[in-house]
Amino acid sequence: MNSINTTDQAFVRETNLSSTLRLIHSLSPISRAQLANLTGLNKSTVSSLVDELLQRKLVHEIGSNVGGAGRPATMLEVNPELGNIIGVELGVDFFSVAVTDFMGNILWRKREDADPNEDQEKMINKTLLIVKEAMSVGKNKKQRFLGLGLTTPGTVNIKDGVLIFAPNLHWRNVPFGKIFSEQTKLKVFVENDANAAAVAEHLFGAARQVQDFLFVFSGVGIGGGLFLNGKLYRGKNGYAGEIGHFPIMTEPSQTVCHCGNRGCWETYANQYSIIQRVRARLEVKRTSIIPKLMAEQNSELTIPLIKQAADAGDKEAIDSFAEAGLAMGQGFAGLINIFNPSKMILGGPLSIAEKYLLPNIIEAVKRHSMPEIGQQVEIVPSTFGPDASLIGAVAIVADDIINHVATRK
Amino acid sequence: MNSINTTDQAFVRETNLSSTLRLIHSLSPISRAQLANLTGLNKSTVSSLVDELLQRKLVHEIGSNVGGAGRPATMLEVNPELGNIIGVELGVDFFSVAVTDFMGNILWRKREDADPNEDQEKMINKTLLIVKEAMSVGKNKKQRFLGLGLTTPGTVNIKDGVLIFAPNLHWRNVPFGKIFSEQTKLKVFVENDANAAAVAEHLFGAARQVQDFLFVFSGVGIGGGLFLNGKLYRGKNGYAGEIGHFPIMTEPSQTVCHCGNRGCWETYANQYSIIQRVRARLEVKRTSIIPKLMAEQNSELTIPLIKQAADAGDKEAIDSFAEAGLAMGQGFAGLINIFNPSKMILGGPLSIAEKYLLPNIIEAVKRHSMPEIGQQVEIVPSTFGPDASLIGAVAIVADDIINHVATRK
DNA sequence: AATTAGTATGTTGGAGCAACAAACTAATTA
DNA sequence: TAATTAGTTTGTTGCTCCAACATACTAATT
Repeated sequence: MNSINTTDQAFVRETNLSSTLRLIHSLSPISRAQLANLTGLNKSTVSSLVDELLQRKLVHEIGSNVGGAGRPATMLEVNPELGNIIGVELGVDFFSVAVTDFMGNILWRKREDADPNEDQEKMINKTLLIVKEAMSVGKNKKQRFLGLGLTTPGTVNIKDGVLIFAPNLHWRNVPFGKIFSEQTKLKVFVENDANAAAVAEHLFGAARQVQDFLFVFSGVGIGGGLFLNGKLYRGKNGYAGEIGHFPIMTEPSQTVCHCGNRGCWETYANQYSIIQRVRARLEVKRTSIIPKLMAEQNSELTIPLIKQAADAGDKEAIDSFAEAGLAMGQGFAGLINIFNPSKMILGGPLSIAEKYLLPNIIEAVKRHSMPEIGQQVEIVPSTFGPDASLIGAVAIVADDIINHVATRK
Repeated sequence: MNSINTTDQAFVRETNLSSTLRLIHSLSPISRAQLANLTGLNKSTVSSLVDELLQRKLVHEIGSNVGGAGRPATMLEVNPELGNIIGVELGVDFFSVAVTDFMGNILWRKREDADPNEDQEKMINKTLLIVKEAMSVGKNKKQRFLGLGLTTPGTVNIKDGVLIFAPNLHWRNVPFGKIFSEQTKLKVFVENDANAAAVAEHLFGAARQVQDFLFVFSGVGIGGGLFLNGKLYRGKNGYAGEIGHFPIMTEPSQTVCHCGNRGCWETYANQYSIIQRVRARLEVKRTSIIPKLMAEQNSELTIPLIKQAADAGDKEAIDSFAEAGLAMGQGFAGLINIFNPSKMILGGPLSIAEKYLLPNIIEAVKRHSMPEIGQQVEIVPSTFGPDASLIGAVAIVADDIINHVATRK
């Protein structure tokens, strides 16, 4: 672990090239002069950097702009024909595959349900099939693929592309990187779902140009992507972000978390807690449309169904979300006190009920956070809602390309 | 806020110069060849960097080493005559001033009790008097002062050197930087106590070379210094680290935290909570030496007194510490899950009872943290114990000098 | 004691490459 | 035509790197 901080000229070039590409990516169309202004770099330096990006076909020139005095600027944008990216999200009971361009625009996507108890190899093979389908779709257009990103709930060794442990899937030591790169011949990136979602928001979504924010991924559990000082924070072993397991209650606490402890925050604020709240209400009070909806749709009690009831004005559904929102907000408040972030972004499956959760989260934050800190934070829903991790899978590929322009051939 | 990340050659030199000085500072005596190995820089580059440090008298050569084949190495160390640093800690009911050398060795120190209700101006003037005494002590030796650091519990605008708000002191908007630099003609740095203590551990103490650790400052409240990715994390406005106010209990919770909320973690784990635990025990069970000690010393019930009782084997004292240790450990576990740090460092006034608290903290961490993460962390007491913030005040000066060698005249 | 081999330290001078500065050309508007 | 803004060209400065070299020691042999 040679972590001593030294630098050389190559690093300077790399940094400036990345910053330039990142700006073109997020602010296109943009001119060389604007880039020079924004970066503070010399005009000639910007020209040299842009030249290199042009030569590598990462960006291209589009027509000049009009209006205003002076010579019109030549505008630049990321080359739309640069190539596409494949994103794969492995959820607990589904998997999704998407093809996007370099800007994160979805060109093709497919989602399949999966049985969490199914054999690991089978599930991986199913996923591989869809990935190959995705790759063959645009084949006639001779499209190039820039890489494949894969996200999964659990701890990941991103260097080797190995899933270390996914508690909800009961998977351990799965070498996704090796498997998928052998089968697709693409460069493969593996990342934790919440981390990837945070990168997606930073690159394409609600956290562009934001240096310090937390992505709270709420679903079966609650995970966090910690974006601090302008980059993802992973901790000593890459396990950072397990924000769901802050023990907020000692004894007596009924619910045992899947981590084995009692009193974890996520047991009060995950999707199951909402289902439990609804169940408890239905037992004592029957004036709800939820049983009817369940019968009509021959469905279990799920978050989408509860959301549907809430949309129809069902008080029990709305109140259950409100209660859960307050519990979520309690944890948000604690995190806000710890991190003093610019933004908190709520994403994951639960974010479909954002409309009912967020006001209560904000209310609880107001109540439980320190005023100077709590007033500074913006609490917003994810730009990509339940797709945050899927877009995240794409984003980690795009982010790597931007960060390593200089060294990629 | 032009936070676009660009670089130039001057930055390269600055970075490499700082890294070199930092290594000499923390690993002296050290040779050029060792520096080249550690940094990965070319031997000639290291020679050039060391030359510059030698010219500026920041480091100097000491005799060659002996033994082993090959040419003996010329060893380097920080110039002990470089100058001294003044550290000032403003506590809630005391203030301390220290003079140290550049390595953090204390050369002179003085502590005075203070009345927290006293007039702000009076307290500042008292402190200034002691600072001037400190400066005059070694005057005959013509010692130079490199700067003055001041730490205080509360939120600080470090750029302007202004204390924004210290809840325990009830102070707001105190321009310490201006006041102390006018009176001493020194460069003044103001910092939150926990943050400064973290820097001290990184520079002089238990966290040398550690990239990711948390300093937990436990006393009247619980504050945290978050050292992440190799540097202090301050958040959007510099308020990050308020780890004491994670709401771990909602209702019903008896104790109101000074932040106004109920259920904050620190109300279960600060020094007052221990005193409360002892009181409760004494009410029901009288077989303790604590009342006798209080009478003998004509003292209130204080942490040092309880610690004294524990040292004498008093079960009530020991059990009270154990209980508090478990409550502290609960919060530690949550933080460990969030940050996946290499180390957790316990400091502040409560750390004098480290012997009784740490085993229980470790026990609670084992119980409440996720195994993969909890097993990775080392939980240790501060190298400087209750002086962590005072040494921290010194450390922020030394750290600034190291970080800005290239640009300081 | 003298010689020779081997090894590691540290310096020197040149190459390569980064951003920068200043002077230029280019394209537009008023 | 003058003013303005965009972008390029040419030359400078300053950084790390590299390879060759000088230095200073230890170890083994004569």
